[in-house]
Amino acid sequence: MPELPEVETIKRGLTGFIKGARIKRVTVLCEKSFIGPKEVVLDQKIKDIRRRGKALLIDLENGITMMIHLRMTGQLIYRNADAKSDDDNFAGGHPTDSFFTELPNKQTRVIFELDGGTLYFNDQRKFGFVKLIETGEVENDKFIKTLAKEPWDLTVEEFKENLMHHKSAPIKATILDQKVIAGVGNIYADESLFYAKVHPNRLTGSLTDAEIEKLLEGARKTMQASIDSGGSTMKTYVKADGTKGDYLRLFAKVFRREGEPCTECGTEIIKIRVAGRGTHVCPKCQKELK
DNA sequence: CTAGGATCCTGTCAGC
DNA sequence: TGCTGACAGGATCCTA
Repeated sequence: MPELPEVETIKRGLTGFIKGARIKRVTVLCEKSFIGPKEVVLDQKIKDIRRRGKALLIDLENGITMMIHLRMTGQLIYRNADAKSDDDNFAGGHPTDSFFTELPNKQTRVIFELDGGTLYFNDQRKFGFVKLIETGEVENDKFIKTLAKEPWDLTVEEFKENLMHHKSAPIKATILDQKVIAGVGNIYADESLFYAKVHPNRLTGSLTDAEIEKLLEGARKTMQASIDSGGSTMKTYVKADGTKGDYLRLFAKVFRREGEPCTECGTEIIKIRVAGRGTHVCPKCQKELK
C-alpha cells in the first residue's frame, strides 16, 4: 500500500473535493471491502478527513467515521461530475492506469456517489477495506489503539523503547511493525535504513543510540520528502509528455533501484530478502555486521 | 511474551 | 502459446 505519505497525500488532495459533500448513494461491489451497514452513511455530510498512520478517517455528520485502509493495492479516485480538466479530478494510492481510465472497472469495490462527483474505492487484491466505526470509538479500534505515535510525535526515547521489545528480530521487520512506529511500510523502511546507514538484517538489539536516532530522523525526512513531492497521484503518475512517470524516482534512493549506482558511493544497489519482503540496500554504505 | 511463516486475493512477469 | 512458481508499497493469525 500506500504508506503514510501516500495516505497523507490522499487526505490533502481529497479534502478540497469531498469535505462538506453529501453522500447520495453507496454501491458495494465486493462485500468484504465494506464492513458495516452501508445505510448509516446515506445522506450524511462529510465533516472532516483525518489520517492516523496508514488509515484514512472520514468523519460524517451523524457521528459515524469511515475508516479506510488501502493495504497493498487500494486506491481512491474522485471524478468530478462536471470535470473540465484533470485538475477537477483526483486519484491517489496504488498507482495504476485506473487513475485515468473509465470507472467503475474490474477492481472497483465500493462506489460513493456524492453531490458533486463520484468517489471510487478500487482494490485489486481485496486486502483493503472501508469500515464503519462510531467517531468516539475510533481510538478504541483494535488497529488504532495499538498503533504507535506518528513519526514526528514519537520521541527518540519512545522509539528506542518500542524497538527493544524486538531485540532479536531484524531491524527491518521491527520498523515495519505499526506498534513500533506508525506509517512505515516497505518503501520507507528501506529508505530510512539507507539514510541511517544500517543494514536491514542487523538485529534490532545491536543498534547503537546514534543509529536509532538517525533511523528516526531518516523515517521523518524520507516521508516528509515524499509528501512534499506529492506522493503517488495522477499528477506524478503521468509525466508532461504523457508517458508514465514514477513518483518513487523523485525521492527514493534505494527502493526499486537495484542495479543502479548508490547516490552516495556509486556501489551497485542490490535487492535481497529480509523478513519475507523485497529489500533494497547499498552493500557498501549499509554493512551487515558491526 | 516474541519470531517467523502462512494466509487473505488478483495480476503480472520470468522461465521453461 | 501455455503452464508454473515467485512476487507484490500490508497486517493478522497461528504455531513454536
